[in-house]
Amino acid sequence: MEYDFKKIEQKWQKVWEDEKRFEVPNHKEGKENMYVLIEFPYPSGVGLHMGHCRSYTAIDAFARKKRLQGYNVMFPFGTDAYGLEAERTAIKEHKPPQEIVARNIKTFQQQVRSIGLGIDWSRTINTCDADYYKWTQWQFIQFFKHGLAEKREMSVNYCPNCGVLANEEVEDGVCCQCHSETTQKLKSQWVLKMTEYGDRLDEDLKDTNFMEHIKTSQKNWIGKSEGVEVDFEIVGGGKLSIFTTCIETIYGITFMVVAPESNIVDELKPRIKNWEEVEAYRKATAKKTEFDRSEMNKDKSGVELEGIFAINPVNNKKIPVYIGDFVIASYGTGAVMAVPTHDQRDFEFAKKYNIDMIQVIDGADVSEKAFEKYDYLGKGCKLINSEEFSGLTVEQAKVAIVEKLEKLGVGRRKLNFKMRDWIFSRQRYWGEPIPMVYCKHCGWVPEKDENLPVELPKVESYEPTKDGESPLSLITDWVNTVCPNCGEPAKRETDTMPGWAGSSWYFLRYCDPKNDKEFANYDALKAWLPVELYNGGNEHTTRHLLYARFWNKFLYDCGLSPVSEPFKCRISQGLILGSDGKKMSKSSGNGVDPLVIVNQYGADAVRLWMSFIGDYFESVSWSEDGVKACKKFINKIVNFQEILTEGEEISAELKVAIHSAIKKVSNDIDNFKFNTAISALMILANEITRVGKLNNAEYKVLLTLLNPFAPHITEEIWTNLNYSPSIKDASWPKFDEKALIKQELEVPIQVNGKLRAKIMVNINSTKEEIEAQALSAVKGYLNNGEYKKIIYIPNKIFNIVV
RNA sequence: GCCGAUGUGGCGAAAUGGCAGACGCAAGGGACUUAAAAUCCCUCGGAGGGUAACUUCCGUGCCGGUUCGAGUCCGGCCAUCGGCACCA
Repeated sequence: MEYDFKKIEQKWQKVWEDEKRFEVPNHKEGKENMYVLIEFPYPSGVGLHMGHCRSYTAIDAFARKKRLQGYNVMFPFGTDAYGLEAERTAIKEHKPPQEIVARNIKTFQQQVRSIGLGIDWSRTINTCDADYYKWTQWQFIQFFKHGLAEKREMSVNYCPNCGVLANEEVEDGVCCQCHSETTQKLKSQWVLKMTEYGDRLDEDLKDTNFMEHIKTSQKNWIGKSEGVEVDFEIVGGGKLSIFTTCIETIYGITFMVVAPESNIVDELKPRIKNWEEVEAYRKATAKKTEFDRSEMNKDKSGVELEGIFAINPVNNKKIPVYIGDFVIASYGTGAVMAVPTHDQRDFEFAKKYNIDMIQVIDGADVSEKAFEKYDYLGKGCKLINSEEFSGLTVEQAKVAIVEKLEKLGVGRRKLNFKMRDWIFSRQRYWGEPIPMVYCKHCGWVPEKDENLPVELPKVESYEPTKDGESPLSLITDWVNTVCPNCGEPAKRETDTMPGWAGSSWYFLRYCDPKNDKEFANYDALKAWLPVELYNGGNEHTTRHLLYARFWNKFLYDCGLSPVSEPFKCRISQGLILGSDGKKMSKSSGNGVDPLVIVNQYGADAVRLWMSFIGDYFESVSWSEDGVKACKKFINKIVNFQEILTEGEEISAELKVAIHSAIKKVSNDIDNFKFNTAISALMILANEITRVGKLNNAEYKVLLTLLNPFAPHITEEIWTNLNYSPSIKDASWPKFDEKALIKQELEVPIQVNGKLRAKIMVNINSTKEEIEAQALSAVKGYLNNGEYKKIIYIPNKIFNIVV
C-alpha cells in the first residue's frame, strides 16, 4: 500500500502550526533548557536550496531527538535581510528592497514549513524589521560610548561608475558589475576596534567545543603573532617604529622598508633628496589595488629614500631606508626592519638593490637564499656577529635582546593580529543607518535612545551616488537634523552598516524576541545561553563566527550577556554539489530545487535521504536515486501495520535487534552521524521483515527512533494505532546493555594477523577452553600445534603468532 | 607559496588499531502474477583452483616504518577540492 504523503504531511504541518507545537517558554517546570541553532538564511530570490535542506533537516532531527529526551528545546528561525542581492533586485525592478525582502521571506518560511521543521515561530526575527534593527543601532551606540567605534581614514575600493564597492564586489581588480578597473580611495569610515579583542578571541577558543578545523580557521584568521616593537631614531630627527617577530636578528639589519603611503614619508619630505622618484613610486602604488600589489609578489620593488638614515639602537649603525609596496601600512607599524640573511623577501630585495648582508644566526649558508626562522627555530642555533649576544641560542637571545631594548626604552613586547579592525561603513542604501549625528560644536554624537530606530527614509533611487556617497546623502530632509547634545543644526551619518551587523547578535534576540525595552532581557539570555549546538556553512567559519563572538564578548563586558563565549559547539555541514560534482549554481545549470523533490517524494523521504546521503560533514554530489529508496523504506515501515501483533513487551526474537538500534541511533544522532543512524534503522526493519511480525511495544520503539527523521509519517501511524499519549509525549527509548549480551559469540581466529577461521564460543567459556577450540580450528596453519604467542582480546579477536 | 579537507567495489558509502566493503543504489537471477508494477528471496571487489559444500592469492591513492595485527598510527610523496594571499 502506498501512503499518501501529501495529505499526511500537510495534515501534520497544520496540526503543529495550530497547536503551536514547537513554541517553548523560557522556563518549563522540571525541564532543562537546550538551545539548538541553525544559521538564519539570507532570503534570496531563488528560495531554499539543497544545502539549507540538508543542514536544516539534520539539525531539526537533532532537536527533535533532544525534545523526546525531555529537554525544553528552543529551535528558532529567522532571516538576515540586508544584502546586496535585494538592493540589486530593487534597482532592477524599481521596487523598494523592503518589498522584495518581504516577498522572499514569505517564500522561505513557507518552504521551511513544508520540509517539516519543528520551529518555534513565536520567536521569528528579521534583521530589517524596525523593532530589530533599533537594537542593532542601540548596540552600535554602546560600542561608540565605550570607545570601540570611531571614524577613521581608510582606503576603499572605488569604481569610477559604481562608486565605493565592498570587497566581495571586486574580482581580480575589476568591478563585478561594470567591469571597469577599480582603484583605492581614501574615505572616512566607521570602524569597530575588533583587534582590541584579538587576544581573547584567540585564547577563549580553548573554552569552546568547535570542530577542530573550525578552531584552526579562527586562529589563522585572527593571526596572532607575538613580537617586539622597536623605535629607530632617524638621523637629523624623527622616529621610525617597526614590528618584528624575529628580534634575534636585529644585528643583521642592513636596511629598513616603509609602506609607501606612510605619513612618515611626508614628514621627511624636505630631507629626501630624490623626492620626484619617491613621489612617482607612491603614485604608482596608489593606483594599484591590494590585489595588484599582491600579484607583484614575484618582483619586489622599492625606492630608497636618499638622504634618510635610521639608527639601529643596539649598535648605533646607520641604516638606509626604502619605501616598498610589499609593506602593508595597516599591519604592525607599517614599517619593517630588513634582515636579508634571515628573510627570503628581504634577501631578494637586497640582491636587487645591491644591499649588504650580515649573517647573524649560524647553521646554514646564506649566499643563495635566506636562513629563515622556520628553519632555525627550535634547533639550538646560535647567534654570531651580534656583540654580547653572540654565542647565545636563538631562544636565549630573544629574551636577552628584548630586555636590553626595554632598558634602553626603545622596545616593548607586542601582540599583533592579521585580523583588522572591522570596517563598519557602507555607502549603500540597504542597511541599518548608522545612528550618529555630526555637530560642528560637539563632533560625532549618538542619536538619543528614545529616537531609535533611525529609520531608513524612502528614496527614489537605490544606487550609490557617483561620488561614492550613500544615496541617503541626497535626502536633505533626512540628513538635516539637530544635535542630540546641544540642539544646534547638525547632519546625520549617511553610511549604513554592513550585512554582517544584524547577524552578529540575532542568536541573542531569539531568547527574548519581542522585548521593546532592551535588546534581550538578561534573565531570558541566561535561561538559554550558551547555545548547545550552532550549525552553519563553512563559508562563515571565519568572518561571521568571529564577528558574533566579538559582539557578544563586548556585551558580556558591558554586563549585558551572561556568557563570554556564546556557542558551546560549532559544526559545519558539507556542501551538496550538483550531480556533476560541481558546486550548484545558476551558471552551470546543475541546480536542483529541493521543493520540487519534496513535492514528488514527500518531505519525510527527502529528509531521510538528506541524512542518509553521506557523512554530514563531507561534500556529496546530489543524486535522486536514494530518495526513491527512502520512500520505499518509509512504505515498509507503514506496511508493518499489517504484521502487527498484540504485546506490550519487547519479544525475545527482536530484543537484540531493538536494543542495538536504540543504542546506535541514539549515539549517532548525538555525534551527527545521521547516515549510520538511518542505516541502523534499516537494519532493524530488515530484521523485523525476517522475523515476520512485530508487536505494539516494538513498533512504538521503531516509530520513536524514526520520528526525528520522518516526523509526519511516524506521528500519523502513532495516531492511527491510538498509541497514547501523542508521539510528542513519547519518551526516547533507553537501551539495556544487558539485552545486547548474547549467550554465544562468534570469534574470529587469526594466524599471524590473517583471518583463518571463526569459532562460536559460549560467553562463559574460560580462556583455556577458547584456546583449545581455536587451536583445533586452525590446526592446518600450525606446525604441529606449535606457536610463539597468543593474543586474545575477549569476545573480539584471537590471534596466534607462529 | 601557506592553511584546511579528501582519496575504500560499477556508484553513495561503513568500519573505539582487531572479520575491509555494514546500509543503500545500480546490475543479474528467482518466487508471486495472464502480464506488469509493487513485494519477497538469492548473487554481486579482483584473479585462480575444484563436480561440489568449498578454497588459495591479491586488494582501502603511492613508497617506507611502528605493531601479534594498519583503511585507521608515524615519516615521505602524488592527486583532487576549498580557503587565504608579501603579515615583518
